[in-house]
Amino acid sequence: MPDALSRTFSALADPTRRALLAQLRQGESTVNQLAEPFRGRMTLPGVTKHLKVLERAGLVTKGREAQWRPCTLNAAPLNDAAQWMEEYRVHMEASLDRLGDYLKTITDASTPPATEPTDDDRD
Amino acid sequence: MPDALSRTFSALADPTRRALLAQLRQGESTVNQLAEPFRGRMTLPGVTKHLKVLERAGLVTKGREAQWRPCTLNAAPLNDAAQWMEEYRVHMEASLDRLGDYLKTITDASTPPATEPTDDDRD
DNA sequence: AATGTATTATACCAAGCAGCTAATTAACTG
DNA sequence: CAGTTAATTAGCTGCTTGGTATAATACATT
Repeated sequence: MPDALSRTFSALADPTRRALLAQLRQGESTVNQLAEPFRGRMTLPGVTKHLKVLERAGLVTKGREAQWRPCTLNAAPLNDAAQWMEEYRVHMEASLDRLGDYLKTITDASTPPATEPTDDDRD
Repeated sequence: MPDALSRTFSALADPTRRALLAQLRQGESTVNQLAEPFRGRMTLPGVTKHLKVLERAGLVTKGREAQWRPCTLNAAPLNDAAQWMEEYRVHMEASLDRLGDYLKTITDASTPPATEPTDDDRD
């Protein structure tokens, strides 16, 4: 996985990692603090691994204070991801419109979900 | 990978798949048409597999017209992803600000970025 | 029905990842 | 120096994924 964008998306493709990021939104945390909510479900080394993935993606920066490694959120890579998505904004809206059209046709109940609604059954 | 958001991000975490989506922004395409730009670098089954990942994430819908499977872009899942990112918008801006601050400190050259400044070493 | 074309499925391999336990490093504390 | 806490590394297992090649399926045309 050579490129940064892929690393970013890949890092986000895991609920545990997203939960870690969510925790870090509250502020700096040590690894143990981050692992605490997962007690029972996951061991500490597991969390460390996930953190490493986030670190490699540049989403988390690990400091070094005595024996603690305070982790901080770095949302900058998300910016690139958001920018990539921006290109698809118009398509997202179109998709939602299509959904809206579909819902309209089934509430109208006059035109069973046709693949191509004609102009003259608007309104 | 149980949850939709993970599937979406995971699907986006590959340059080939992002390229496929970009192609689909231009409109419907058959698998062969989609595979064409990758000739030499990737085989057709490879592209099919990638498409299946996109399909599983709900980003692509494969129709069925004779022996062709016209693929269409469905950006709706991107909306969920974008919404998730929205929560981090303020952090993105903060990250950029931090970068700005950092640039300022290195030109100021007076206040090195401390991890946790105690009250008594202010000023 | 036979052939050619478009597409998918199957089988197999290598690589990577997620999770665990156990052992190790690093830093502080008595 | 010995002990404790924090975090990582190492070694293992099982699962998933990406890639290829090859076989199978589905349709259109003749």
